[in-house]
Amino acid sequence: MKSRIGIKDIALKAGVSKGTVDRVLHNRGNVSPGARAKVIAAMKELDYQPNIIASALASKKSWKIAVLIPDSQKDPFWEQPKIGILKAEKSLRDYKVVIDFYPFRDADREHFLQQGEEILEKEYHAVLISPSFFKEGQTILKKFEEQKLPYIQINTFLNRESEYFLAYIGQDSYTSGLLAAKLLNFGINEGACAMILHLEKEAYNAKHLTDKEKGFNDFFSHNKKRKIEIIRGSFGDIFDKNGLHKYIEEMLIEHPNIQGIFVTTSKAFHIVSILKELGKTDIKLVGFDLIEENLAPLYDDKIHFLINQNPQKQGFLGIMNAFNHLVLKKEIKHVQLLPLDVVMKENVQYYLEEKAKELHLVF
Amino acid sequence: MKSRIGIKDIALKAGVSKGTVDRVLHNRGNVSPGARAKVIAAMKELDYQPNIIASALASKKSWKIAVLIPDSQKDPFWEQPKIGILKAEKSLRDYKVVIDFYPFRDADREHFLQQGEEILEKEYHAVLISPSFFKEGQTILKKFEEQKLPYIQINTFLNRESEYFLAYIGQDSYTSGLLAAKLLNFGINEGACAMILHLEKEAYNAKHLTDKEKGFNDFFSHNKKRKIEIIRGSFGDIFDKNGLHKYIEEMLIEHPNIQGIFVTTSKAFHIVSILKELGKTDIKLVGFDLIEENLAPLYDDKIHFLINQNPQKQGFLGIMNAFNHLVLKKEIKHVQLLPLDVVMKENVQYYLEEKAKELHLVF
DNA sequence: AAATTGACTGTGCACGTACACAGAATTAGA
DNA sequence: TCTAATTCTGTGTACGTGCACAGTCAATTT
Repeated sequence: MKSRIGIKDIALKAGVSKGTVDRVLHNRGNVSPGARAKVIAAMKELDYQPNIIASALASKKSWKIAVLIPDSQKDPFWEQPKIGILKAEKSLRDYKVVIDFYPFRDADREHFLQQGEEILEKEYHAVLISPSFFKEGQTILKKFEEQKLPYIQINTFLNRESEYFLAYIGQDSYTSGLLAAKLLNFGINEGACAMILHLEKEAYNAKHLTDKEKGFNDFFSHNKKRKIEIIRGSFGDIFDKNGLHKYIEEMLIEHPNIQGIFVTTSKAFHIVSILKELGKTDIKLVGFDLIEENLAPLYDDKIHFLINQNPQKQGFLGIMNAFNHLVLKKEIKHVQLLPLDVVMKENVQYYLEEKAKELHLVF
Repeated sequence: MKSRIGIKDIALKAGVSKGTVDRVLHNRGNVSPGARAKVIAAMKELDYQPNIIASALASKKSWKIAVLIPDSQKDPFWEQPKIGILKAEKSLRDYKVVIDFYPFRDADREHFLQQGEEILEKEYHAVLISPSFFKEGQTILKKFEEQKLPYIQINTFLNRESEYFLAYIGQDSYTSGLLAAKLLNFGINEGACAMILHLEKEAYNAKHLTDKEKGFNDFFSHNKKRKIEIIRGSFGDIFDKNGLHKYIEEMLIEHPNIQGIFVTTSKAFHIVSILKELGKTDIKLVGFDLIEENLAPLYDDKIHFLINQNPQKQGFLGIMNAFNHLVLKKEIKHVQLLPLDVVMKENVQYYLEEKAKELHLVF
């Protein structure tokens, strides 16, 4: 039973000391070209695989990661990614991964920049960032690059050509629109209307919503076999109950043949009661996210499908990818789109369980 | 910057040596009640969390796990769980987890028992088993229990009351039947027929198929609002192309109003060409598993939904749970049902990617 | 009383790598 | 050629835990 080969085996084979092997391994310099070549040859020949356990134990340095995401106090969506981040931190504790949060107030560009500057002043090995604002995001990311600080984006994607841009992890909005269209198309009759409904302020300005809409439209324009008319709706102030009710009512009067509605945000539950009041209980409803308010209508067959994007995973995988890059020196994929789960009452349990489970992705 | 507390901190606090702390930690005995109490108190007070990194490094013992599953040469389904197992082994290599395979020839009860006995003769810390045969499975599991050998079941579940039964990880057949029914119901009109079709020898004898059927039937009997007639079909020899063609043809003549078919196995693709030949292109098709043959019809809108059970995960999570139990001494859930993913051409990419990705779940 | 047993306890090395430090070899400058 | 600076190399300790071993003390046996 020969045990795994370690640096001392390489040292022996290369005719040097383990100190020299270590210097080659970590590019610490001060190694003669000859010795270096011999070490590298020995490593290859013996197929050396570093023992990350011993490495983590011996290493003094801790890996510091800064997290720049919206404050979850203001926007409950961000609680989930944050939970994912904390889970990742916990499972990597023994690897000396330390995480500091720099939450910024939602929609506050100034605060976003401010917190970004704060990170730049400290010494971090990587940053996990949701660059919510286009212009300010570019500014900060550029500064990160200048300081040779690698970063991973989650949720919002700003495309940049830089070796310090490690990865984007997030949702695939366009495809989710396609998916919603497919589901509605499956459930409604030929000649009927399908409605896409944005319940969000400045929906025209939110890229993820316009992407969803594009996917939704593309599905129907590519499926010419069936004739389905598409209606577009948009209503910003969801707290204006009466206004929303009136808006939906007028829409349904104008287009009495609407058989399905795709709500592009997590607010589908707002529509449920309105449809009930209007006596339109046979309209198919597709929405997003397994939030509390959406679950009751799902169980109740009022919402037919919820598309789930597992926001916890965004945070979790973000940290895990940083770990893979920093500690394990692994190649990581630059764009990682999370699965779009089609959730209905019959399989919702699995996805809720997954939320609660303490699954820890490593390596 | 105070570092994490270790056994020597506890030793100091409890006024004993780290050797004694170690004995308490691992229940090695030979500790006086007084010392034991002091150590436990100190551990609680300081909230001691063992450093699994250092532990894994120092520990001499390797964790040996035997795997008793069907030979993947004979049944390609088992390739996926095997890949999952090998991934898990790779990512746990530094933790000294070693896996030995004991594949048995499909449908060969004698060989199954034989390989089981083989395992019993060696010294293993745990077994991962798919107890395909009811009677023989019980026999082997009983022997495992007698030898105090913990086991984890995958894919097939034999319920046993034993502390050595660690977990079952597998599919939820009943719910997958429900799910298929829901999807078909969504896509077909009131008054139409829905067909459930088993393409498997001795389908009446396969529990997972009868469970699927039960789920399928229950959905419609609980949803009395819509009148959908259910037809049951079963055909064993899928290599008899003509026979199958004839069978389907007769079914469709007898029940011309069939608008949807649920194939309870991964063989849905066999039906596609037959339906085409019969000119019945508007029948909705729901099947199982992202195997190669099913993908083309899925892209082609011939198969509408595939229910995916991620067979790789069965193997992967099986090993990971054994690891959690053996090494990390964590509580693991006794029954873990894998998510039922609803896959359509628009989101299939994510699930195929996941198959290829080297994601490693730990802890 | 001496010897033996057994329960209990402390000490110290090992795991494989990181890293500090000292010492050797080489080079540069005069 | 010699010295000083620089580059290169080997040695040894540390990380936190597991575990072997030796040692202490009281109870029991001879």
